Amino acid sequence: MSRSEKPKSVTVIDVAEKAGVSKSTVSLVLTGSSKVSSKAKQKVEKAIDELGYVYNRDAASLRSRKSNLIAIVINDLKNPYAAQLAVGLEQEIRRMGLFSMLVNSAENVDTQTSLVRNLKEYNVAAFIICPAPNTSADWVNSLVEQGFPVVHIMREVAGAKVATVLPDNFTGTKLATQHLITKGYKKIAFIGGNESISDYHQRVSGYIEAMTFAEVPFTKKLCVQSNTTRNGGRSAMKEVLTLTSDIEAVVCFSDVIAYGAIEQIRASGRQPGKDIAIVGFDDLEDSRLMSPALTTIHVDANQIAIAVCQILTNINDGNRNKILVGVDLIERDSS
Amino acid sequence: MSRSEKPKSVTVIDVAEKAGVSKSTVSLVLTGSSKVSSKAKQKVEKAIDELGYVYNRDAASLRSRKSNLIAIVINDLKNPYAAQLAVGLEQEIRRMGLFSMLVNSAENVDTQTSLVRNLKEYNVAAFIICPAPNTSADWVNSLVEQGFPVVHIMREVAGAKVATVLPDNFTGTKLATQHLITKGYKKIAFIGGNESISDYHQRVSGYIEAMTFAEVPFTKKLCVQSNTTRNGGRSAMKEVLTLTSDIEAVVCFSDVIAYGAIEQIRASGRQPGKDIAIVGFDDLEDSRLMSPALTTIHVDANQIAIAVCQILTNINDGNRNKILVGVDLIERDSS
DNA sequence: ATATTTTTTTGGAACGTTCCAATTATGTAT
DNA sequence: ATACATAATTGGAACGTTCCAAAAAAATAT
Repeated sequence: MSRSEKPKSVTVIDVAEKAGVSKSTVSLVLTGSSKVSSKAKQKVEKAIDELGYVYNRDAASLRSRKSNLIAIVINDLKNPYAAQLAVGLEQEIRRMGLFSMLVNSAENVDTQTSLVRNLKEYNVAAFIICPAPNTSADWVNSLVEQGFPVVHIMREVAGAKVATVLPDNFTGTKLATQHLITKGYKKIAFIGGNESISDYHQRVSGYIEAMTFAEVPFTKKLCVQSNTTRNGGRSAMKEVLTLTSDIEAVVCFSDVIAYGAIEQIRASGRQPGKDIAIVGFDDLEDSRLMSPALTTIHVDANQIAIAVCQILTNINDGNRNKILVGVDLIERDSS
Repeated sequence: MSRSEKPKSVTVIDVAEKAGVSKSTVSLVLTGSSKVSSKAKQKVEKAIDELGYVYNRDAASLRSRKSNLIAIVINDLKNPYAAQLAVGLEQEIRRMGLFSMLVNSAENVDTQTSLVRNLKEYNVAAFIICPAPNTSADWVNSLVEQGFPVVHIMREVAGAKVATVLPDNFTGTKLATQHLITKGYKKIAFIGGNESISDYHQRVSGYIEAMTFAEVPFTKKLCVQSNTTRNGGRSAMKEVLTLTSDIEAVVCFSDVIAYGAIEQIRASGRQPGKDIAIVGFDDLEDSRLMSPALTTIHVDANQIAIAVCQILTNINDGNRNKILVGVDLIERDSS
């Protein structure tokens, strides 16, 4: 037997009886109505306390057709930045008096579909989704048409008619690349990430823009894709090192990629930060503390969370804005 | 306006009408009853499909007094091992046909209390909790008395009458320490973690046991506490290095601590794995790939998830077992 | 004191599902 | 064909809350 059942339960009627008022008054107190006398309110709250009454959201949600449950569908909880983002979102949502429900799609679009199908049954008020690769715009749009507000984060889905909050990826890698160019490096590679995620294109564009504008020669071979793990960073760096032995600096798709790259640079007998300069993207907590401390593009997860929640507050406007959260270059020892 | 509302909705009655059966039959199909003819079942499924019907779990849960929602209260999603564990739990729960709701207490007992208070209102079938420091046994026990099944993971709460699944911490650090002793090291420190978490005591005991049994002299000064972050590992290592300059090896409370320790060893001009041997605890994915690859105690997060779900299947037995999940020493380059 | 407005309280219906007991359809044995 | 058992279906009540319209109480104006 997989489903568990609960026995008796104290209801608003019990509370009403104990407090000497009607159930309607109890309901008014529970929903925080202003038009209930403070005397009645006190009596009700006392009764609630004494009876150990637990609000039944199933009943409330059924009757009122409202919900304060926000679904957060994250792409990969094992990714530190995604985890940080999830934590920020959860906090911010709770601060708004709402409650969040976090699930992990593990970058799998089928899992994502299944999760969302289930979540719809729970009458969630909105979906915050960091879309898995190959998420279809039609799927998202039909979700919206069904009346579910959707906000995308971190990644865009082309053609999806939803509000989207993401870091200013283009500016980020442009800053990173310009920084390296200013430092005098010429042979600069861009490593990690891959075309199946929208932010890859934006980040690689920032790199190309900076290289082109500064008239630093570069070839497409200097952009090496990989999956977004530490190990991906390692293998991408390895490829760069065999391809171009005189590489001077690397712009990394993310901090995690940078961690892997650093490992590989060390493994090749070179000194990260001295022989080869490195810039990351995200600014994970570890990046500040490692050695060499990682130069990186700071993306404030809380800023993203706040932007998402602002959209959430007036979601019924059919808001389809794209919000680019500002990024900063943090110079440290690795460059 | 923080709460969003949904407009119309297709109900079992609409489905019944379209399929030419009664709502009761539709309900039978929805709950997967065996006593409904395949003919009727087909008709209903067709109607559901055509109408885009969405099951309303609020109504179902209200009426049936059942739930298949499992709450996972994790201590710190930013901790990679906790995240891995959460992912494993979520997967395993879904495999059981249940659905999980993940929340993060951020190691804060008040947040934990508030989260659980809210979750109770959602009629969750059970709580899986990795208790925040200072979680009181009374609080947990009253939760159980209210009829909510609770399983603790990773950490024990003394006096709490709940089933608990945790790694065999004692054996883990004992194995780690013995390994180092076998390798010929004598001056071995234990770093990271602190007394506010139950597993600290178990892990430090394993270390002491091995040291004592092998008659390797040690003092309490060799156990340096810290918070459980990478930076905590760094500062603990720093303290060890200033305290005892001739340290030969360290057993770390966790892999994350080990990462910090390695940073600090490098910063002090020594070579991790050569000048000072290191053993971690958890076996994060990164540990295998870093350099030097980290020798560590492997704790299979999926094993923990499976054990938790086994308890969950017959939770009504009032199971209060403590399950110690087996651990393995993984020898790599750092020792 | 009475009439009027405003504030507070209230009982019954409704939300969409499952449960139950009863009914109808189907299958089997005589 | 009839009697009986079994399988499948069904309508109404119930879960615990909020909504609504109307009543009661309190405050204000005449």
